[in-house]
Amino acid sequence: MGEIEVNNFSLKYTIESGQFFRYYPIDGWYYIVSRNNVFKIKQEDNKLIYEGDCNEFFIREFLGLNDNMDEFIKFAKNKDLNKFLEKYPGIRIMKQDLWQCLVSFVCSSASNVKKIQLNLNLLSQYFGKQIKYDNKIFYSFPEPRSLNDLEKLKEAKTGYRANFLFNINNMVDETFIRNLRLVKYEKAKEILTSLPGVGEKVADCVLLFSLGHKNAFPVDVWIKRMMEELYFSGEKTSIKKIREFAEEEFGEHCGYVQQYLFHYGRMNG
DNA sequence: CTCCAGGTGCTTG
DNA sequence: CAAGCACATGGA
Repeated sequence: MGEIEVNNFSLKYTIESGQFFRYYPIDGWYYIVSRNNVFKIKQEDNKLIYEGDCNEFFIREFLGLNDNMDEFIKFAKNKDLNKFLEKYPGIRIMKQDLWQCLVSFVCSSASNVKKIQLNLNLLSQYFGKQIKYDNKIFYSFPEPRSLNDLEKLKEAKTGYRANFLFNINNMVDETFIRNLRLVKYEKAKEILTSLPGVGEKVADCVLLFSLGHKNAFPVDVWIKRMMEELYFSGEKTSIKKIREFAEEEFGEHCGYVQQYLFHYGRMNG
């Protein structure tokens, strides 16, 4: 059991803002599965309470607690984006396990949060290890190279994404992942999009939610709508134009702007 | 039963 | 480039 004092932070909005999928709300806690680690965490006012296979250092990085929000809040006010921060305050960009993040967002294409969670739960049951914690059964996230059975991938209801996952599984290992951490944004994006089933959007999600590139700006249908509404007087605008605009307008704050707009759009859409 | 969902890849103008 | 379409499958 440990405690961490936090400010400008909401565990609920961070966990539930669609960047991470393997969480289970039980008895007032969020049970979290990150690769082989299972732990539980809850927030009471400005206090985070955690227990299980984790430590303070990990939690701080995982939940983005080390990010300095003052600068972003100032930036957002300047750009007249207050309303999105005030509606769901305390969202942070998480820093997730890369492999788990990659597989998650490959599953996300033409899908929805609930189904993504179904896919990940089944994949973990079929390819992961059973972990008992608090008298409950969880399944670790499958290791790279372990998604090696196409039929089982299909049984996990991944549909047409099964082939993508099968091929990615053959292309990605720990060395591949280590290298990804060493290179800059552009190069990492180039490497990621060379994987089957990984386009610019999925790549940007991994770059943002796992590799910490806060200048990434994943453009999905929600962000597209929000951006068209806010900056293109409601006119249909190509994803390419939206991304270019965001890069120019938000720069290093792209990732945070995206996450606040996304959550707002999804909750009020 | 039909339509759509945190897209991607492939094919055509 | 931009537009159109197929791709599996659960849920509304």
